[in-house]
Amino acid sequence: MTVRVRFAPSPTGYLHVGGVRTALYNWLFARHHGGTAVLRIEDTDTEREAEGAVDQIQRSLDWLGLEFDESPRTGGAHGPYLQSERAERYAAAVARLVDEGHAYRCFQTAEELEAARARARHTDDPAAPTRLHRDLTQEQIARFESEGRPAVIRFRTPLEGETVIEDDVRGRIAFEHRLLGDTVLMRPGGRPTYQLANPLDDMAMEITHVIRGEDLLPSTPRQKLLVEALGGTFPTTAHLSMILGTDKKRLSKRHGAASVEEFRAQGYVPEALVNFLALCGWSWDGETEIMSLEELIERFTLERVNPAPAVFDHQKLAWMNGAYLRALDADAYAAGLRRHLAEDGSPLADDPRLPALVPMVQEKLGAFGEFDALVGSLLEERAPEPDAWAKLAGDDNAARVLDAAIAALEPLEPFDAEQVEAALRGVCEQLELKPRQAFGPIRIAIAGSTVAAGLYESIAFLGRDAALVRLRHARSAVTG
RNA sequence: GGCGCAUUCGUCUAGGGGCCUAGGACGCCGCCCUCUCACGGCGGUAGCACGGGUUCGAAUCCCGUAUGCGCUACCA
Repeated sequence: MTVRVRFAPSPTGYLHVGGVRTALYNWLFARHHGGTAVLRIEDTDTEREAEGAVDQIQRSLDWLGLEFDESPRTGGAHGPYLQSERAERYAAAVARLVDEGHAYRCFQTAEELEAARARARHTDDPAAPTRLHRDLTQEQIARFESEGRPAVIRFRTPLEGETVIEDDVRGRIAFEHRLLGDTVLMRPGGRPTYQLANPLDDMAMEITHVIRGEDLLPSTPRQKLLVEALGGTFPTTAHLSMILGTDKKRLSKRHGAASVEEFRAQGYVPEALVNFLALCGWSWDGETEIMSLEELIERFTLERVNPAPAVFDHQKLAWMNGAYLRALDADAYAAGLRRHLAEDGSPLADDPRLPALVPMVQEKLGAFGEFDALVGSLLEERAPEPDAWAKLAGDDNAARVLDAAIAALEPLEPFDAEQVEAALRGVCEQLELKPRQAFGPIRIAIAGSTVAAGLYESIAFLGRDAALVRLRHARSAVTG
């Protein structure tokens, strides 16, 4: 059997990390088995749909490097892949279900339903309100119709027995039919609900494995019943745990960055995000952490997916991103940095001196977004940090250190990092100061900050004239 | 309330009856390296939710409790 999986987000906004992990596991599973990955957009609830969300989801998946074989963009034999374009299929299925007695019209108003639910809530049959119109007489139907009451279509769930799900992540789970209730399949206007559209499309698209969030586990027996009523075979399921914030609540905007776009904007690389998310609920041997996409494909199995929820650890992601950045070769690093600065709208993006800075920053940055704060002041004139400047003014050695540094650097030839180092070490000896004492004022003068890239390299990068201008400017700010 | 899922260091996890004196990673702490910050190296801190069983033996199997989360929509 050829594996076919799908990632089926609803276009309600940016793709968040929970969705990415679901997409990733689906994709890895498909690639591991040489199967097909389908991207289907579940836009049956037009009211919740966000403008541009479909494009956004596609863009995010592209950036992550998760290419789906069939999607709204690529098309395919099982399309269309937008549920909003599949209306007639849902209508046909519903007509058949009603014909065969598997579904029926329910005329209850929202108020009636709500009142019934309130009454039934603490009884031993809390699902009873959903099946009140399950056996209407012709007379009752005629009366509701003459009143012009709108009807929804409900599925006729068996009253007895149970449905068993054999989940690849969680094992055997049984659900009592009596507690399921009669699911609404279609709204009055003919718009399908998720409970209809989702399993129907999985059937039509010949999906073999449904890998999705645990939040959908309770609706699984309903969908299985529906598929079987239609004569189909329900796919194997694998329900993934939720990704939580540090407060153990489902991850959301409140917890800080949670969407692909935010991580991208901060200068994270997709490989790191993918690697990290792969490890959020799955592991290879419990030891190996850094894995390429190829290795993940090779090693991923549902068997090793952890059923317990996972707290999203920003710090570990940040560490991993830094590890990925450090592993980049200089050209790739420069290219990635340039791309980040350009997307950020930074004027530094086009600076031809960027490659020269790479060796100075590569082991220091956890994300490209930190670049500007570290060395932006070397590329353009910046006001020094007030705290650093104050520290300079309060340093008793500042005046003589700066004087000596200026004297030592002025005649230096050639003006490279090696020579700068020799000169500055000479300054230390001459003044009988330790490097950590003497270099403080010089660093502030050069970088405008107490935290910066390497001092010798920074000075060499600036060149003699610019470096001297900065040192003299700092000298004028201190007395003595 | 009902139904369902889950429960190993602060966090992600390894572990599927004896190999566990519970391993790895992030974080944190200390030391080393060092021009700041990082990187790197070395060391340390810290965990099987609780209670019953089953067994010669349980982190591992069973039951219960507690806690957390999800669902209980004409959202998905």
